[in-house]
Amino acid sequence: VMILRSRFLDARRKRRNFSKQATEILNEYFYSHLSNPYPSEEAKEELAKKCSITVSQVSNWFGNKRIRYKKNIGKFQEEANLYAAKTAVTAAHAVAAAVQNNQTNSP
Amino acid sequence: EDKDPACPSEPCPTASATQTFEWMRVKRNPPKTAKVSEYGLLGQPNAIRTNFTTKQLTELEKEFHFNKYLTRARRVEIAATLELNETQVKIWFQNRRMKQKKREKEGLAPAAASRAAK
DNA sequence: CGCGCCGATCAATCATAGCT
DNA sequence: CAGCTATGATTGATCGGCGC
Repeated sequence: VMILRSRFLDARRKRRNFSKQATEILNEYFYSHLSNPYPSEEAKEELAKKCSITVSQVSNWFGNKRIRYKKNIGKFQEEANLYAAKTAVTAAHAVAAAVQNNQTNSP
Repeated sequence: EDKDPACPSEPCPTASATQTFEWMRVKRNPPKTAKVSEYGLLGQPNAIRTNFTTKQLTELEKEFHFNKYLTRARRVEIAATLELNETQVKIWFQNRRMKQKKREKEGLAPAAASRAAK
């Protein structure tokens, strides 16, 4: 079995890292919603706009982030604490409330 | 039965350590793309991601441009020709359609964006 | 009740960016 | 410049929900 990896050098695979601010915004969302880091389509669009990237890229970022985070939670502990302190939000409860379409508590 | 399984009475072993939420525990079942018959022992099927050959992809791509959707007969025919399961062919078409849709969407967004920017 | 499809996601991998 | 890690993208396959 020869390396049929003839991926013909996917030209589209020319990657560029996102800006520092973009990563900052994405991480803030991720860690402030750590109990359920699954942004809705609307949330993704908003994040995409704020980060100046596409919705697909936002999806890719969260997909990669979730997998890599749970693969090695310890490696992200430091980062988690950093953003957790930076963002004191009731996001976790907001998410649970959203699923319930019912508000039982307010900040 | 629609509330989080953990919140109240939690020992919290390591102080502020972030807890392990359910999504971090999610595990996908391994692919069942197997042809167990090849192993005598129900051993490990193809519990891995199949790597399609360039030939198979070329053929699938050609068929896709002919028809975005497959008929049962066509699927059987293609699966046999490319030595793939009918399921793999079916899945390939579904993923291909989603990819197509994604590309169309990404292709129109920029146009609307440039228009709005103007 | 099962099957195909959709939309989202997973999980492994590719290839490059970037730091040491 | 080599070597290793971080990270964005790709993709075969799974999961839950729908419609038939």
